Amino acid sequence: MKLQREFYDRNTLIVAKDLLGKYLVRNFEEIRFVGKIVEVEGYCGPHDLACHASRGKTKRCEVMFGTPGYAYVYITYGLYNMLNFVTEGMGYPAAVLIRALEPIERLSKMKENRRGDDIKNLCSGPGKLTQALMITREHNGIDVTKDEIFVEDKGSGHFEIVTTPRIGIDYAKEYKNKPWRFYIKGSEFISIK
DNA sequence: CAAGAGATCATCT
DNA sequence: GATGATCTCTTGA
Repeated sequence: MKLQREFYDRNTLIVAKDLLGKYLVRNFEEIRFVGKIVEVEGYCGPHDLACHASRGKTKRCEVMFGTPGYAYVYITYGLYNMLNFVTEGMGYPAAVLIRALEPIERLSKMKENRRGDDIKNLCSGPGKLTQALMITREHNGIDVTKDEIFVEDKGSGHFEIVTTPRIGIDYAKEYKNKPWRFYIKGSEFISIK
């Protein structure tokens, strides 16, 4: 069952936790990639100094200000694509960063896209999973309730959630310690423990 | 295995 | 002109 707009149109941290255990589907021509979401982070509105929108509405981050259920994809460090899903109401800039996936379908093609073929290293980081699934900033602003990229609820099994501060945002002052990163306890496929 | 540095450029000041 | 919501490779033990 594909997640609909209402799923994303809620508090960012709730959406973030709810995305754990769901299945990210990426269709590219005749290829269908599937990965289980095992790690996410929430970026929560204009006051969150780690959120791009905290510096106002710019061309890069304007998608975050729009309708929930759209993809916000941008490039960091000049070379890595980062995949986010826009959350909360129209006009409120917030999103969930997808940080890691457990590869489920089309591992062969993911390995071609990445270097090395250790399955634990295919999608275990935000820059890695976009490379494996061929997601680029061309996808910025696409509707993730459509067919190219979407999330499916296959009835996730039971798991525990681990909560930690977010990664790589030392500049965010008092926001750098907010416990807004979530991952599935015991997963072998997360970026760091 | 851990730590450190380099890659590399769009975006914002 | 500076700075990253990162990754990979190299080094050294």
